[in-house]
Amino acid sequence: MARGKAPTFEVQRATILAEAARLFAKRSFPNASMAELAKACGVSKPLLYHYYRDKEHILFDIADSYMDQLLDIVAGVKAAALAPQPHLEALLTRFMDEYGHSQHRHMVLVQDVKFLQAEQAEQVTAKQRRVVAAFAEAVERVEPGLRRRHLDKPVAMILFGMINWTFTWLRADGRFTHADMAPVVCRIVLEGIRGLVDKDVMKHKEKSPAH
Amino acid sequence: MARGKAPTFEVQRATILAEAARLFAKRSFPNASMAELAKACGVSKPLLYHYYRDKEHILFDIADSYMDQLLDIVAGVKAAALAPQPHLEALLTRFMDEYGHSQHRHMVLVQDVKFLQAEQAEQVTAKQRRVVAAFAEAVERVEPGLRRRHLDKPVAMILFGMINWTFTWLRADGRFTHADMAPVVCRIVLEGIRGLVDKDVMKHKEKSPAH
DNA sequence: CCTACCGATCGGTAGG
DNA sequence: CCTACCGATCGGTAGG
Repeated sequence: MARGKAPTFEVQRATILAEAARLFAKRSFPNASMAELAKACGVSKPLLYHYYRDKEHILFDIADSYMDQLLDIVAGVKAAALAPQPHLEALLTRFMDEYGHSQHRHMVLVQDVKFLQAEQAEQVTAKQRRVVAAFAEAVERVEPGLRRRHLDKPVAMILFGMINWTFTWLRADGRFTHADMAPVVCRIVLEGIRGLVDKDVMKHKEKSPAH
Repeated sequence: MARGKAPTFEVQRATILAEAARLFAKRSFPNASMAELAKACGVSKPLLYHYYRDKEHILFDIADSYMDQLLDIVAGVKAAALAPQPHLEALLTRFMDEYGHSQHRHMVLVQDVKFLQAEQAEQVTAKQRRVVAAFAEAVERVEPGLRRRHLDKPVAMILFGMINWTFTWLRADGRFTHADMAPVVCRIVLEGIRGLVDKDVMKHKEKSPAH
């Protein structure tokens, strides 16, 4: 009979995960060694393998658990049943807030998921698609007609560009924080997509056959 | 006495550079091996070291020469002496066009420059700062007052987010190309920043001491 | 310009 | 017999 996991097992695992996220974010997944991670955690290298099958398993856990957090935000905002514009603002604001508190995890998600094997990468990507779909739906509600022109997902991706790119330039010791940028991004997005569907932007694509 | 370079030297070098950009973009710099690159180029591994001092030198050449191309675009648009709005549109459109033709180089710039040593990374970063400054100046001309609120560079970075993030989602075989997205991004940016400085966005930061 | 090979370090696991 | 954990070293491969 298995005696089960020690009560500190999950705590230790969470410590390793946080330390790995910090290290992978700074050095990138392939450049960060298990020896380095062990040292940062203050444990021996073999002990890491007690908590995680292998190096890639750690990367997967960071990305997958973080996507679950983002999906929780999506679900939480949806439950609030807001009007279109406040709904999109709530999504943007809560995401930027989460980004500010999960900088390392988010950097790993953006830069290191490509190092996962196909099957594990697909599991993370599937969750990312659900988040994108939620944002595409939110912009479609604010500006109906984007979807008919197949612009709902592109606009959602342009929006993700604005907020995800912050990890390349927002410094922890800089003038502005993620929370400071949220209202700026909200305004650019809301004003930027207003009437987008009525303009002749992309109109030349209108006649391409639907499929 | 040095015998000088063979006439094909620069041609061979350019071939290696293009192949390396493709490989680094796909596998990332640390994961791509010199043996892999040699095979892709159809030459022996030691021959690569005839054209480049070491692996990092290839990465530096990709990033540095690509930044020179982007700076050429900035200079070319500046020389046209356009009004504020057409000037910003021209920058965005010509950048998106360049991105569409230099996808591998751009992906390497975004994801692999961090693997350069401090001195070489700084040389590339210095050129990136000049490009950012040009965009910050362009948005300030369209919406005067952004700089006084220290929002010109953040807005420029939000703008770069929109266009640089395209490399994570625009597929070569997809419905839309970089050229298709240029007018969409132009409109979101121009409408999005219109009147940004007059709103109460970030107004709480107004009273912080200038330095 | 190749084959052959190095010092070092990688991720992962043995015995105890 | 289990778990939790160490010092030492495995096979294989990286850049050069």
